[in-house]
Amino acid sequence: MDNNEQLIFGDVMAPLCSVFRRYLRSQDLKYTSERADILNAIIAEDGLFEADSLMDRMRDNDHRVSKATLYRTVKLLRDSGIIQEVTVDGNQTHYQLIYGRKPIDAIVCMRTGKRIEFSSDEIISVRNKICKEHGWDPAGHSFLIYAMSPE
Amino acid sequence: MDNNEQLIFGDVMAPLCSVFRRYLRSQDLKYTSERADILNAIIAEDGLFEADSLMDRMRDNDHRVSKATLYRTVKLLRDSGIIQEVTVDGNQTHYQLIYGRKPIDAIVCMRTGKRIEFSSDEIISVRNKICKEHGWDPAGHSFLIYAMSPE
DNA sequence: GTCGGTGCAAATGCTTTGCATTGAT
DNA sequence: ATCAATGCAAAGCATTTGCACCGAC
Repeated sequence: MDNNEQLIFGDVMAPLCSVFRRYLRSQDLKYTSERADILNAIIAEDGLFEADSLMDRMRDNDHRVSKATLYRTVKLLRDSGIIQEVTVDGNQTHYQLIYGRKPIDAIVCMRTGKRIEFSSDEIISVRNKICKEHGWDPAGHSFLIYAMSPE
Repeated sequence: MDNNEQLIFGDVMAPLCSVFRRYLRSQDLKYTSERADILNAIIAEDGLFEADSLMDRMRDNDHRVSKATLYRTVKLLRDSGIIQEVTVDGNQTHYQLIYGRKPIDAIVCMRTGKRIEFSSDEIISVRNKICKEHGWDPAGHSFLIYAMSPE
């Protein structure tokens, strides 16, 4: 484990792990080593990830899990509000860590697929205002701008 | 064809059709009756649609096309900037007409899947501002808020 | 007449599921 | 001890592709 990973684990792992365990307990589900490994791997990815690249990374780090378990766990993490599914393209589902993080928004070129990522406080405040108007509790969002890049 | 459909066709069909034909010509592609039928059907859906429900509707109206043609045409319409793919859930891809329309944004409940749709001028102006900062030309967007409904 | 378009059926690839075994509480 | 979790392989399902025939330009 390198320094960077140490830092990440020290800062982020413990609280996220608690959130996840609390959620699992509330649903009468169990906290297993596979579920812990998957959450660790997601934190180590630090941003957007896809199911298959996450599984590759886990295999490389000798924390092999089955596709079945990975997909099942990703759903639990989604239901517990720790990660969210985001649209990136029409292919596989992409996920991102949202709990306690700024959402990653992006402009995507409709022709070339080029992406520029950003995070906007203005969008977050509009989001919170709209949720408040409806009495819902915001957990995260996905904001994707479709545009044409200048080339 | 009922009154409502008449109105839609008079208002929207002609300009969209021109945009599509111009795009096809620019790519040395052909304007066929299948492609025209698909564009008509999308306009008649008036909002969000999925590939299979669109195909069902077309079958019911005696404008049957193959899945292959439908998917191929949807891609052309996407590339021409007439429709866009939007995230609704992890299942099939959803599309919406964007050319000359306000985008449909939504709050989605992470637990129940319940949706509240809205359209926000504030989001559109933030979108345009961010694109301008990067020198890109905005065509549409997808804004989805993940939240918990009060129940 | 020339290419691109179409429908069909088969293929693809991400995701889910059934089932026997393993493991957390 | 119990009941959920896991891995595997098989199934599902939206989307894509190969190919022979058809049709717009």
